Amino acid sequence: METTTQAPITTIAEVGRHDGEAVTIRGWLYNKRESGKLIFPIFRDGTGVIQGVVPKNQVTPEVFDALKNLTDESSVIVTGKVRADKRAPGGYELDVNDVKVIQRVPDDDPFPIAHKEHGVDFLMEHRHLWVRTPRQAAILRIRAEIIRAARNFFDERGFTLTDSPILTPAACEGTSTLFEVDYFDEQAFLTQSGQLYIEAMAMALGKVYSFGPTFRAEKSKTRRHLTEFWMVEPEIAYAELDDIMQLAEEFTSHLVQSTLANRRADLETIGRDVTKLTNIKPPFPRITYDEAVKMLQEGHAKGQVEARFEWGGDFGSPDETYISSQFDRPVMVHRYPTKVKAFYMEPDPLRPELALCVDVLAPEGYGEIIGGSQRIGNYEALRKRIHEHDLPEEAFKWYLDLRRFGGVPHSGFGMGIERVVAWVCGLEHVRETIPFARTLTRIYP
RNA sequence: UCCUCAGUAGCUCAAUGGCAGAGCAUCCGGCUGUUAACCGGAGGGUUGUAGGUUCGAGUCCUACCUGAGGAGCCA
Repeated sequence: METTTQAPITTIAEVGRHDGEAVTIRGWLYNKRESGKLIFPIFRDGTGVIQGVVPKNQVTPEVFDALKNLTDESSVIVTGKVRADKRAPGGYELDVNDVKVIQRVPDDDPFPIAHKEHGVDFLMEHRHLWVRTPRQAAILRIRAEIIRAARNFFDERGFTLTDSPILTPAACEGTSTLFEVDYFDEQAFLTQSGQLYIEAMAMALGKVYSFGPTFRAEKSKTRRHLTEFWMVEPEIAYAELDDIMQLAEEFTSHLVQSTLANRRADLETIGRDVTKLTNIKPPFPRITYDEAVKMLQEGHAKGQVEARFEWGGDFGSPDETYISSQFDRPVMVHRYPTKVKAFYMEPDPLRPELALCVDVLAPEGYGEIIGGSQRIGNYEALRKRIHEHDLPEEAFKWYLDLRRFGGVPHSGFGMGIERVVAWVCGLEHVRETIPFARTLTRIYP
């Protein structure tokens, strides 16, 4: 019989390489089933779960009793022989021959997350423990894959990573949606977007992107909102609207296809219908704002949209849901009215009342995942727009400089990572897509 | 800020205005192939808070607190 020191340490994800061999796994007791003189402890180690088999007459009394009395989530180092078994969900079982209990969870204060349903409040209150469950672990691995794929996508296309600052100076626009911080007796804010800063980087390095957290103090309480979320924002000098629309669809497709290729088992763990993801490939449907408005009005006439939408407004989430429900892949809506969009967006030369901008709406009601535009390249035009929006020109002096010293057409977009993860995973709420969600009502743990 | 819903055992939920209960978890016992194992038993309660109505309130009324979903908001 092998001893603990001789059996090589491995992970549950890799036990398939050790079929028939003794291995050591370092992890936790996930769950346990008993049948008299036979114990089935289920171990997890962060890479997966594996069921152990422990017949009383095959192990020492010490090992048998230790496992019989083991409590959920106690930490253990376990040694045993890997054996392929068709009855095992993961394909392999572990014939345990030794176990070392590192820390036993006490009987009178057991692990609070049971193997059954819980309410949202309870789970969020125990988020630090909830992440140990297979479903949450799978979601977090998919998040990591999407971030990895995003960085790969830009790195391989000659983009330079130029992260934007998180602390920003005096508010340029309304402060109601910004988190204020004291900066050595000066007023500062947590960033709401890195966009203005990466525009400066694009003028220096050509093709750039930033990836980092952004903060919004909005009183939003919906399945699509967090107060702290992560955005990836590419910005390209000399790019026009059509260039970033093509980039956006290639990018979105790359994230989905990478997840399908590399994290399929995790998608299955969370029960995602992957057939809804396989066709997420370019070209994505492209419609103008005008066409989207027409679509909403026809939907209203058919009784599928509650309120009649009038040209000129921005879409609410029920509107976005209806538009996206008409397609089997993300839809790109472009050229919104200038009035409802940001001051820095370039007007369409053919129709100046429209902005050269695009929103990418995810299918299945997940709403806007990308917002982008061509930026105003001309100094006087931008200065005029700043005044039209009653913004303090002084605060934008550096931003205007980008148009004084070699101003060029340039474009970019921002993608909210959590909404993409929620969509790819098919989740009810974005709070499960980030390790520790920050919402209107929660900052613990 | 507004609308709707919900707060009962550690968790998920029952309980017509009339003795506060079940399942899971925990503990004890049984079971050599269990898959949210199963079977038997035990412990576990200031019914969110404060008032009010009533012979009697988990249940009805008022206010507040907390949470959930949605709206608005989200350059």
